[in-house]
Amino acid sequence: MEKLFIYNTLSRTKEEFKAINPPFVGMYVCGPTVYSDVHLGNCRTFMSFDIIYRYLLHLGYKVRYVRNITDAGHLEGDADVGEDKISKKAKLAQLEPMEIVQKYTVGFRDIMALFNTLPPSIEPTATGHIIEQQEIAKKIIDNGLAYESNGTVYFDVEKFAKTNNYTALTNRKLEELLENTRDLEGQDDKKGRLDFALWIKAKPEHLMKWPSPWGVGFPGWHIECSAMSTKYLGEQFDIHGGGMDLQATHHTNEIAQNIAYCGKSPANYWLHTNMLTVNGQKMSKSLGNSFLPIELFTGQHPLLNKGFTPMTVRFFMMQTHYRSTLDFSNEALEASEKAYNRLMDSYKTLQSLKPSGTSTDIVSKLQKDCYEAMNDDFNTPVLIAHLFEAVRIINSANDKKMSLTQKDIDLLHRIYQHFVFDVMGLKKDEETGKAYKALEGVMNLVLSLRDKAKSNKDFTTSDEIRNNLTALNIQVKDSKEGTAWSI
RNA sequence: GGUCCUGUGGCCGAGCGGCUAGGCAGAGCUCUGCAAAAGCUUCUACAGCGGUUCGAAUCCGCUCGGGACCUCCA
Repeated sequence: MEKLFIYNTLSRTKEEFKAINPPFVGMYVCGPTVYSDVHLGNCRTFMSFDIIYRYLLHLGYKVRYVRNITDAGHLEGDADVGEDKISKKAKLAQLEPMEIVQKYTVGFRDIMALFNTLPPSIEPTATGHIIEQQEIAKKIIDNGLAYESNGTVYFDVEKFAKTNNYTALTNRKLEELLENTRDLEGQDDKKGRLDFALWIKAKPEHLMKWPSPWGVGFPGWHIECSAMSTKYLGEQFDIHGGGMDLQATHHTNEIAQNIAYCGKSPANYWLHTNMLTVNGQKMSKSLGNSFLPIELFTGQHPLLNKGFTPMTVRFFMMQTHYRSTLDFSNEALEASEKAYNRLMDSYKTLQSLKPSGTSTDIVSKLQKDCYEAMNDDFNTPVLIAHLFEAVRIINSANDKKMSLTQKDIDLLHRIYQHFVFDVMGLKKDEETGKAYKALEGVMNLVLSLRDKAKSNKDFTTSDEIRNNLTALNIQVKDSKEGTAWSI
């Protein structure tokens, strides 16, 4: 197996990937907080990790992929004093909090399925692991790194930092963090300005609360990931991922909790995906520039010229490396749509390719290039560049400008299967279902009538048919082998 | 304000010391009843100014843009 290199936020370099216990790989990714519809930025992160998951599977690893659903403990507004996001939404909608959770969890899964992302091996919820979270909090108190204050349990960051590197993920100086932290209202119970809550005392009106050794309350946000990753992947596992916006606070605190709990930093490789931007600004709910995936599919959004299929969007995202920001625009999406269609049309052409001539090593070189791209920190843009080399080869062979042996053709099939379908998770958008079968039959009928007109040199009729089809967004393509069409 | 990242051709985006990805758009040619598709060719860029080096888009410094985090977000 070729060496796989992964950019590790901990070292800020690309490192060779070595699993703790091969062929098994444990991967934890911070999932969504299910208090509203997922937006496209969320989807980008999960699609990036889907590629990583798929590629590890393709390489033969047995991956346990854990991605949590945050259904409690994630607060609104300033740290540790705001209202629980889900509770708030439940009150506004006059629903049970778990109705909110259910609605948006199902919606999230539906959207991710449309994007053809594989479901994780385990999708645990915070509310399903209250006991585990309490146990971790207790142990951290026992270890002297957390304290209870008026029903809330805080992590003692400054004490922890005396013997541990609290800022390993961000490379910041603790003193600077201390200087720059704002004074917040209602946090008088804290000893240190950087301390964060493991367990939070519930106000009487709070909807989601549980008994605990410190009174009725609910878990802090960061501790759920410590609890669930430890439970399902062990105290130390291979990969931990999430969006870059989680790096400084959520992941930093998560590492601190794990070390305070069991003396071990949880993951060897920390991966962070970059943000999706719109007109150069981060796509975020609070800025009001976020699209819902469904708006993107239908084109029903003021910033969108038209709709795009889920696979076009997926391909569009794969054209940018996961650690770069991806700026959203109609023009870029339209370009991706054409490119994606070309890639898929070429696959169709491949099905009818006839072998001839002698073999060259050009196809096996191409396969090697594809692996090299993916082994270099999952570089999908470079992979796609190589795949367009395959497109060129297939089309040249189809035009009889190049010859391919059966072996070459088989290898091209495998390259498509492995990289386009298995690893990138692309698939044909349509060509399934009754409606498409019917359309196919109608098209064959229409085109045979047009062929008849053409062979009678009745170009008025043949052009009329073609022009009308073009108006319906159906493109007619004549060639020596016959007439093809595409939408 | 502090910390960090970033600035590539008309547009999107890789590359990150020498071998000048890729896609979209544009131009020309081949094919074709015409067109489309496809193929080939073409357009050859690295914010600015200095420095290091035989050699810099790639390293260093400064200047000017853009962004992220520090405060809920993937």
